[in-house]
Amino acid sequence: MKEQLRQAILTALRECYADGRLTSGFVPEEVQLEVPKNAQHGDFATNLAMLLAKPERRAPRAIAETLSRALQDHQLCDKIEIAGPGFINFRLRSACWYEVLDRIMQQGGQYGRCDIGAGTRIQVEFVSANPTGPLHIGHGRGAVVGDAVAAVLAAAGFDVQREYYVNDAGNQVQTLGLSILLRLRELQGRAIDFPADGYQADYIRDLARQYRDENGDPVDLTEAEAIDSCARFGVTKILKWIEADLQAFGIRFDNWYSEKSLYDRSMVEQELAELAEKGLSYRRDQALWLKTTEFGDDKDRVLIKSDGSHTYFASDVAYHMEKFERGFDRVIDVWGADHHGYIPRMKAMLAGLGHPPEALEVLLIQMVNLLRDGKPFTMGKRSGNFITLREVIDEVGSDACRFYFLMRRCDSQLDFDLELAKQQNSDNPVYYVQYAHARVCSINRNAEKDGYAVPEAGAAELDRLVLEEELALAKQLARFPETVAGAALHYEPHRVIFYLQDLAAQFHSYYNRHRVLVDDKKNDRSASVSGECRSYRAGQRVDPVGYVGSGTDVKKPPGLRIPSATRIVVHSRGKPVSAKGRE
RNA sequence: GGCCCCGUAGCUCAGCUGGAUAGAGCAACCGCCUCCUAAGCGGUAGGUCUUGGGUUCGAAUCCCGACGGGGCCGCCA
Repeated sequence: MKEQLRQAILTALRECYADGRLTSGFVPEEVQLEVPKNAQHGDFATNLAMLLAKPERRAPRAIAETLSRALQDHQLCDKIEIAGPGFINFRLRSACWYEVLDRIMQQGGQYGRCDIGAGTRIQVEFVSANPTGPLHIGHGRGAVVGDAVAAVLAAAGFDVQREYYVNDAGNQVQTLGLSILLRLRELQGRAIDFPADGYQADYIRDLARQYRDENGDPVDLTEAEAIDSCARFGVTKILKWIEADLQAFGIRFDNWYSEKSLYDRSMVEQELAELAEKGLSYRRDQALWLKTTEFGDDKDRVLIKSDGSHTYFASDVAYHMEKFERGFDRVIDVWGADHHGYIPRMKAMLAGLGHPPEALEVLLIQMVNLLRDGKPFTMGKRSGNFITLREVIDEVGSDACRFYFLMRRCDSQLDFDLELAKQQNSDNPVYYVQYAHARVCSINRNAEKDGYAVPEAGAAELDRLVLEEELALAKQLARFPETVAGAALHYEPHRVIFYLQDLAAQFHSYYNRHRVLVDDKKNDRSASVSGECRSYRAGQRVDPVGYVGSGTDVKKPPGLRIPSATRIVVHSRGKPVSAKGRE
């Protein structure tokens, strides 16, 4: 709808230039159309005349006058007004909104999709938690945001892949292997000396027990082989947990990408060779450094440590280059905010290897403060004292949990109170939206029960929707596609959440004020628009003060005198719809 | 010391990449179930958009500087 109007304005603008009513020839990149906050300003407003003021060297209101005359007879518009410093306000015909409703009925679940992303391949990499322990609540936020960003991108027509990068090659995995091995020996009754940086949590003991049950004791193996065997076992098991937890959260990845496979395929070596060839790396203090400072980083970064082992950065370089080799036009990484210092070196690396830094978008997810009844929890994977994501999902529920994580922009910190999220009452915004849906379902259910046929798309008598609230609902529904598109282009899925809350609020309000299931013959809805004011004094009905407005817009007529201590109640269809208090 | 995020109603936060009288939920107060789900609705009250400059027709929004809160800054991951 918005697009149609935008095109109409552009056409009018060109016509004005063609016949000399306007002279500058200035055409803005995009005609800005916004929905005014105040409904009296119409359905859409544009600031075009104000933008033209300078190139045309005329007053904005005069330009607005010219433009609005050019648009006057357009079939979309019911009314065009010039207001304020030079806004042009448009009120669209009701038929426009019926068209939207028709489209929704025809498109069903496809409604809201668009093709602005068509032809662009995007990869969203998220979670990517180390496979050394269960996911915790902080991972949960990143998981939901990543999944939701991928979802809105897909809805906007982008070709999206969800990927989980498995860090199965670093020190932490060795530590995991050692921790399991030591617990295994403990099971055998041997004395162990558990290192401070080992994984202390109970699940390590569980893994040790499982290892023994499935593989027996690794007696024939050397120490290093045993650690390796335990590590592989642990990683496999833990990844299964993670996958199951994410599935309980409604998240599925298209691809699980192993860091180790980069080494197995010599990808890291190839990358290092390419960097050396381009003169981007050098040796110092027995370590290999990447010249990231040449591309905006504040210091050079180590690729190979002096002990000969690779840093994570080394494999990240290879990994990200490989993403582009796989043909993605854009790559989104969802990281915890504590990794923000990592961004400059990644962008520098991309620039050094000939990719535009904008091709990598990093979404930083701020911390989650986990609370219970307002009291904070502290978390630390190694201390063994943490709440897993699974526990939270089991306690709060997947939908409520996802909703909570999406309620805030991802770059602001989030307080997550378990008790609050669990409450199934009005304190909890999740149920507000669900309740609106429940009421719609209930109407449909009752309609069917009463023998009403649900109309097919295109066959509904939409012109029976004449109430202000009904048109307002249609207008809100019309905004869904642009909401989704905006959420996709800005990587801000929380916009959809706010949209849904607004939509639900409008529906609840409408639902409360007007019945949907009525007998059309007995109850002429178009006649019910008018309101009536009744006045009461000391509890007694006194003379009606008269008709003073329509729909929700009921005003005291000018000049009308209302005696003191009079109670004004607005009625619609004989039912009280609002109480004005005492005058 | 350098860097990132935040600062909007008593609390938690929106504010659509500069627009008209700054919004919502919770908490408070007053009302609404003979009627499609009261998990709801209507109303009242609540604001120096932290602060000081700048940019322009116009700033909560953009720029610079303070102040306050949180976080990061290793040949850790």
